[in-house]
Amino acid sequence: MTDKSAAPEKKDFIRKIMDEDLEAGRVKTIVTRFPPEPNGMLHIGHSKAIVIDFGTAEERGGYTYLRFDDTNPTTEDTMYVESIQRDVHWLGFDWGDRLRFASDYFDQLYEWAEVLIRDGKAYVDSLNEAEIREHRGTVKQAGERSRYADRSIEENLDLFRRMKAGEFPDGSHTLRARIDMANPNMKMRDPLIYRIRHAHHHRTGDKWCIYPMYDYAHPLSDAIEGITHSLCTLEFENNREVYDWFVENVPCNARPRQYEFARLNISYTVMSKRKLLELIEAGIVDGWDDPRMPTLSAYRRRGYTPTAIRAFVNSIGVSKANSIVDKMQLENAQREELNYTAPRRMAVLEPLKVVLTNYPEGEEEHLEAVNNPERPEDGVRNVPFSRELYIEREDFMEDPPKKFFRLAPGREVRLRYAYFITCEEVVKDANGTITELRCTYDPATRGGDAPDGRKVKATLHWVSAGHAVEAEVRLYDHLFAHPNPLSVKEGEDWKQNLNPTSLVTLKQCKLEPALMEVDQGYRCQFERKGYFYVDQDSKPGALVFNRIVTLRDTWAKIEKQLKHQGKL
RNA sequence: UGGGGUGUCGCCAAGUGGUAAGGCAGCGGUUUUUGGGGCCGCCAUUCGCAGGUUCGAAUCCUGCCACCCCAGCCA
Repeated sequence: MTDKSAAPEKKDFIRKIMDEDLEAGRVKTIVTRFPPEPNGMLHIGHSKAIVIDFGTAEERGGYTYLRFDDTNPTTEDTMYVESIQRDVHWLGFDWGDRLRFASDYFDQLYEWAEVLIRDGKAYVDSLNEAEIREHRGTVKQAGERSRYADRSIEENLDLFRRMKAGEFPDGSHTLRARIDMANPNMKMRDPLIYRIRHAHHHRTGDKWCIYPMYDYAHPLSDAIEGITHSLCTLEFENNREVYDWFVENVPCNARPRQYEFARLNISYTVMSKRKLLELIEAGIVDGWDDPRMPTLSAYRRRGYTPTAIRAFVNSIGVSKANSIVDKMQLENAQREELNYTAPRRMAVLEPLKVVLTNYPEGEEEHLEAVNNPERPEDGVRNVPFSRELYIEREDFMEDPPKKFFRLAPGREVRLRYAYFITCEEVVKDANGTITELRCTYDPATRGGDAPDGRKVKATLHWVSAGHAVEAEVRLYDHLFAHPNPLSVKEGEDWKQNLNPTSLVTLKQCKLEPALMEVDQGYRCQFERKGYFYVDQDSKPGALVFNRIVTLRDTWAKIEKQLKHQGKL
């Protein structure tokens, strides 16, 4: 199999820039970084950044830093630095000994801030938060420099050192770059470099009470690490000018460049930490790893594979246009892999009993079933067969429409790897609910072929009643009913438009006995139903399976059409 | 009456003056003991719109339109 999770052969604009820089000798090794802030869980949107950051460098023999952007002690937590590392590893990337924290550079960053002051390029401002906002002007109006901007270098240095020494309360002073309060780019209007925060930092403890801002810390951390290509998302385009200003005005000897690409959005879900948190707090999902969430921990729990996620990311390309990728594209990547790797098993999710009236009572036999038709080398297994079986309820219709060619009264179908059976009688209870089908089987069709060349139009999966293993099966679907949950009318809550069947839990499903002893983490295809994964809640004797993704289902499409036309 | 970006098939996305790649979805057919999968075929005379330059424009020029981002002591 060709590795679909490998780099795309068509180069995107970032890969082109890297190769040009290499060829022109502007850089000799590609060095990138993935810079998460440790204040939340990673979601599939991040996997695009991760795959691009690590992938582009790796392909070119370069390397990547995993750098936590921990410049804001009030929102960050070590618990996230662990979960983020686990997720990046799970996706299949390794940073070797290049784990870093922006806080590792606090001393250097501080030194360079003093250099900026000495060069007259930074000053201590003592405006309060509201005043700073007012002085910044608006998007269409120039700002105005602070009345504190003209302090002497000595005074600035003294004030800054006392800020560092903890002499002032939070918010009383800031260090700002002296750039241009009238710049049409708001980010260039004397951006803040340091703010006072008497807060405990998860790594530096109480050493600091001033913390650098992103616009200052990020470019210079890149410079310190020798990052050549600093890749980020579109909303930072305006920050690039500040990025360059700091790199050029501080005595670092590196020249990293920032490039921006569009972040990943997927239909039928939302992709921001804040909104995901809202879903949890509203009780709409069970937590960060609820399999309906787009977090990496949720995909992992649901049963998605890291290789499929990487293949998906590589399939969508890299560009600068905002977009929402069809979730089918992700599902396709997962099916493509599992079709090749997942063993096939039979499982009846919504059982309907079938009694073979001409099959001897008390008898059983074992029939050979292929493990994976895509890979004959995976061999075969034996599946027990007997007089009483279960088939899928939806595989029988008493009064079938033209296009339904599964089991119906008087109709003959094949039981996969077993026999042809014909439905002779429908048994119902007092409410008219079908409780049992009485059928006959043709002993000559053992294995599933008729010696007389007779054909059937359908093959059903089944499980022998006496041998069935019971399990709980959780069928997952997208959480939202609308492809773009956020496109709601004014005043409407985006959390309203939910898919009522995003989770359907089925108990007492009937599985073939080969599934009896599977462990957590086991993945297989339930024939004709989809790909499934043994959930972490699963225990021997109380198995729990998650549906990762369905199989493509032509009948479901026809059924939907028929219902739409009122013919069903 | 600011600045920075983006607009190519239903959804992604190549293309950078020589006459619209590819993937996903969809639709036919074929094969098939999964209505799965495989295989074959169809699916943009047209590139946000309007002009212009050119033998020739998605690509160059001009004007317009739409959408996204920027006024955190967040990142």
